[in-house]
Amino acid sequence: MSRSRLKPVASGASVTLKDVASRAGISVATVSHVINGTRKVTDETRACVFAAIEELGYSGHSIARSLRRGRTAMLGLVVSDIENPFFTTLASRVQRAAALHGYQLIFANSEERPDREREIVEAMSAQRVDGIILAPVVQENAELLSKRRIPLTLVNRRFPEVASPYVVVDDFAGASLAFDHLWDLGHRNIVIIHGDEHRSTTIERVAGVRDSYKRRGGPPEQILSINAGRSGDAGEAGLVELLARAPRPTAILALSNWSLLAAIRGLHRSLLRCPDDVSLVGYGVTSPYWIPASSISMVEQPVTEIAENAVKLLLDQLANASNIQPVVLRPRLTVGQSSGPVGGRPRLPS
Amino acid sequence: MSRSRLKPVASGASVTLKDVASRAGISVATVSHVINGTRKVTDETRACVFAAIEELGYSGHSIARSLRRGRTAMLGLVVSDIENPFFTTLASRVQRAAALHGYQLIFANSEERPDREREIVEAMSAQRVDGIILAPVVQENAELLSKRRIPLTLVNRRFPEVASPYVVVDDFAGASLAFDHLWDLGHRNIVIIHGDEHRSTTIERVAGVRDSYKRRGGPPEQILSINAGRSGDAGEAGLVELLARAPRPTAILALSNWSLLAAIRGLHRSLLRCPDDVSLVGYGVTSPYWIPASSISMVEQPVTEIAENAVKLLLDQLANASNIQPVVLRPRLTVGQSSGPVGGRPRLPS
DNA sequence: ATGAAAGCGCTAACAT
DNA sequence: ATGTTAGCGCTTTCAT
Repeated sequence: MSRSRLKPVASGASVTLKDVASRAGISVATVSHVINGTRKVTDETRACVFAAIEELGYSGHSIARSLRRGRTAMLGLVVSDIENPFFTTLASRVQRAAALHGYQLIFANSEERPDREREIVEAMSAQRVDGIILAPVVQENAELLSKRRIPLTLVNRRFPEVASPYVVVDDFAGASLAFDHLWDLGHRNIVIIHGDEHRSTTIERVAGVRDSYKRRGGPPEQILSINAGRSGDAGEAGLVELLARAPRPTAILALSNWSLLAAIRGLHRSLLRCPDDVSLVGYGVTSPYWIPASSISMVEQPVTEIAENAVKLLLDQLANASNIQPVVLRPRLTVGQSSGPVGGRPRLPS
Repeated sequence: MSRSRLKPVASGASVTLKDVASRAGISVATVSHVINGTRKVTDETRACVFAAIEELGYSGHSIARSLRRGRTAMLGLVVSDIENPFFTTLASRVQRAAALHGYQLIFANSEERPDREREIVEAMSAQRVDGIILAPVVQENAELLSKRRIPLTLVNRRFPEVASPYVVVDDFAGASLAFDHLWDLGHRNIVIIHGDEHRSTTIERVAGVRDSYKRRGGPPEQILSINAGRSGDAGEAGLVELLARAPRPTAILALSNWSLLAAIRGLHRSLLRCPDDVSLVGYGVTSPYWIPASSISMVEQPVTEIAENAVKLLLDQLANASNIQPVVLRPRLTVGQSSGPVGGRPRLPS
């Protein structure tokens, strides 16, 4: 009957429930119930317990609790590029929403790499997070989670073959919105700058523009478009070149955060200002550190709504709710100071 | 001798080590050793184990492992404002450094709020992360961790009373560097824009500028300085006003990310360009989504170095290394295209 | 109103 | 080279 044969690690001076119990002179069961408020106890006992907790500096052990309860109260968030302000803001909002429901957030950055995403997904799965919000890079990792029955919500991108609920933005509609705004201001010679042509978001947005153009009676093949390129430099250079042509385009539609940055740089290099010389409309997210709200006309991705819906869809799965529907959000156009009527007021001399 | 009396939760179809063992027809011990590579086993057994793992879709259970091993292989990172590009980049780099050493990262945003920071610190402590990297808001939470003997590294800010190692940047030296650069280009009428005057970083940076100015023989009280304000609007407006004065300042030194944004907006509104009309030097961090490297002359905070050093200091503590020294990094000045000699080439007509 | 004790899934000491 | 089993700290059933 050998006791204490093992001692896995030097457990430091870690204070356990048992310590608290013996200090308070009662059983661990009661202490546990006091902490969780899961049973009626006399005020005296409760006071005793709290005193002991205070005295010993007890701080709980959620690992042990998780093992016993079979749930960790942790959610995972996987983004594909944390330096992109869209995902930065998303991370911030998801964390807030999760905390509101008593969940901790584990967060990881796949850096757009399928192998990295695979590792992350495996790690979170082993970590037994209660659910995962994934901005997916490739389909197979989403499928893996889906197959393992781990509650999953996809954001930003989705796969028809994966049955998990998703939260996406109607990029087609958003881009149309932006284009219509410029068209209504009288612009007919519009340049669009967009990101990677293989991304579904880019494809949707460009399609939205084309559709809008066609509805307005313009021949879509006339649309001038530039790929911002991996570094954005291609977009900047291309724009400078296009803006030097006659007739000069009267408006620019930048279809992603990155494209918008390239556009701003290109305009600056071309010594042109908005909206006096050229109108500019962006697509993406505003942030105090990035594009302050309303300084630029933007189709804004409703990040907070995305975050809240994603968390909600996850919690619904955890609650075994039936009839869980994906969410398609409509972006809003916020008219700022960068767009105006074609041939607006002439540039003032400095 | 009642077996299986309890069944805490519907454990789903969760596959355990035991399942793998019985499927492979061997003991759990061997399976565990195969997975961890902690014991010699025959190739045949190993193959058997992997086959069973594959077949059942076993994915480990790091909660159970953590409980047993007494370590979680998780590090915590607490930043004070995730939307600030400095912290965004830091988070990204810390995660990369942690992953390199086999650690997962839990991340949280204190939003500059002491109460939020307290909650986070408590949660991470209960979560039994192996160590915490903290960009602190208030001293007491750092002290709490320190008292609980949880390995801790402070970044960005430090407290003389807290003994934990820290990684900071020499802001005094960095600001001097920036000022000297402008002075050497011939600028004598320099405006500085800075952030919250209560922050130690702001205080250090402003002091660095003053010191540099004094060494060069200028009377420090002559320095024009503007507080960018909570929203940055104050900085923008103040700058526009100052730039309208005669003689016009020939250079702007923006001492924080936020100030730099205000400066760029103010310059744009004043129809002035860099470096033709005014030279501009920033202080902070570059990012593809924010300020592309070398487009603006910047004193760059060495974020990657901060991240790597912070992780290293944490791992040193975990390894019970002796003689752990805090790290003070020196920022670098990267001369970009926004600063030039005073009275540089005149503005080209557009 | 309180306690005793099983056992969550794993690792590792102690067997063989 | 492989197996048996205690026990990590907690929750919760069952008993008092």
